[in-house]
Amino acid sequence: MTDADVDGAHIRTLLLPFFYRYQKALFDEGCIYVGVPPLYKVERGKQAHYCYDKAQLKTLQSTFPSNVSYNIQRFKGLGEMMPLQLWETTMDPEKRMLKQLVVEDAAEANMVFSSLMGERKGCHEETFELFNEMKSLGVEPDVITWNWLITGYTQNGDGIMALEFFYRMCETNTNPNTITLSGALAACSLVKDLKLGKEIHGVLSDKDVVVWNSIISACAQHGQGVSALNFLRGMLVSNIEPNKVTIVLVLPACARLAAPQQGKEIHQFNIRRGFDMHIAIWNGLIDMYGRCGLIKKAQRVFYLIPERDTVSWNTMIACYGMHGFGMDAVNLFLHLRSSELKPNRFTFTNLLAACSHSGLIDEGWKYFEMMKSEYARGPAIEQYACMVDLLAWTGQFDESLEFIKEMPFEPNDAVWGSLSGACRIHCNPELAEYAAGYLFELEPTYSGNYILLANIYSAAGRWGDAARIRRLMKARGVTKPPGCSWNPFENHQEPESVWGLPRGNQVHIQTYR
DNA sequence: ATAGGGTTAG
Repeated sequence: MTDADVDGAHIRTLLLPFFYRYQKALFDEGCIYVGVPPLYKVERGKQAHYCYDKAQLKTLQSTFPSNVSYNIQRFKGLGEMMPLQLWETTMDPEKRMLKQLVVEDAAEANMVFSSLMGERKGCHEETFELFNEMKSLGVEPDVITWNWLITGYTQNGDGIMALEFFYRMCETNTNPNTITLSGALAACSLVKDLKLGKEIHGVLSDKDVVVWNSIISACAQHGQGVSALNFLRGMLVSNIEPNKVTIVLVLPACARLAAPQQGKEIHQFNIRRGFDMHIAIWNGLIDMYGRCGLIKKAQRVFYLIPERDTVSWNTMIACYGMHGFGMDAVNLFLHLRSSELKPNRFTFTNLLAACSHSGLIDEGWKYFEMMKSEYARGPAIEQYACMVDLLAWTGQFDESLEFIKEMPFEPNDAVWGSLSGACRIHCNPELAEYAAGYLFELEPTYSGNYILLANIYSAAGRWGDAARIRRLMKARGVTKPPGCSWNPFENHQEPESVWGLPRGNQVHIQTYR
């Protein structure tokens, strides 16, 4: 087939199998070249050959004298992006099936976007290139084009650029749809701009479940549990039915708010709606009950799960640790080890934290060593931070410092945070000062570090130093968020019953079977 | 034919 065989209308039908099967698109002067990517790269000295299938590789190998050494590299998945020039010169003209596609309208461009983004994440340049190509050709992007750009950049971790596209889209008077909104909300969450997110969320009147879920997810991720629950309410008020994902998203919000009342309602809603219990919901329930201090309930949920995954075990271990049941955490860990599931880094972090909170020094060391010998990756900085915590909280400050010095990692905020936190309990302002020096550098805007040091000074009677820290904080423009009681009923930001039932009139939670 | 949301760590 030659280029001449292919005209605009024809190509559209050809393209689809092409993009899915051959995964290669390159742009040049308004044209898109599509072809088969090579599967093998054979390097012989300075020469490189590309083969498109196994047979071709065999043929090539048979031409080499037997005493010559060469390297074969098999491209994974998409293969490597080759520069256009190389691609043109190495492609066998019979095999390369070069197609020229002039981007005539947005639909055609969208297909290419789909090919670029669908096959792999991180097609930054090519995506942007195509977008510019469209502009220079005078092709108007449509909603789908914008949505590709917004979601693509968000998935690449560039929320600012994604929002930039969102604004540009609004300027061109293209109407955003629900998909645009959820994409833009994900971008807001990424750049931690909840205010903007709430604004955007308010713009469109007909929102579907996913849009609501997106804003709930953004709130839950950034510690705005109350907002998350209020959005859940808003969703119900607008007659949008929450789904499994909604439940998965709001449970951690309840957990962090220590709002068992709301959590129970959600649990109950889940039972009433007959959602099948997805493992993430089960795990969310353990976490919620555990963080609310209802450890017995958490335990009951844990044992009710038909098929527990590693997250279930990790969450339960964390619950025990949080409430000082260190030995229960250890026993559960041993139980996990006798099952088929493998502990992961979260398991060890939770276990070591549990040992630390319960003062189980020997166990802590034992499992830290176990991680070194049995766990493929060995302890990471998180586990080292747990050990610093264990040492410092049991008052072994010299050993802590020694341990930090010997660590194969650069100490991070968690390490210094553990140390300075322990200094408060053991009233050691000198060491706290030392740790704070690093903390102020690592997290200069986090108020907690300043407050902690000031409190340690105050406790030691060093009022002048305490005042100095508060002044420093002010000078750096660090502000402390308003205090918030652990008891949700004390501060008036508690949302009302999420399902709109008056309090005291709620249906009792169904007993587990 | 093409676009969106999901659980565990101090």
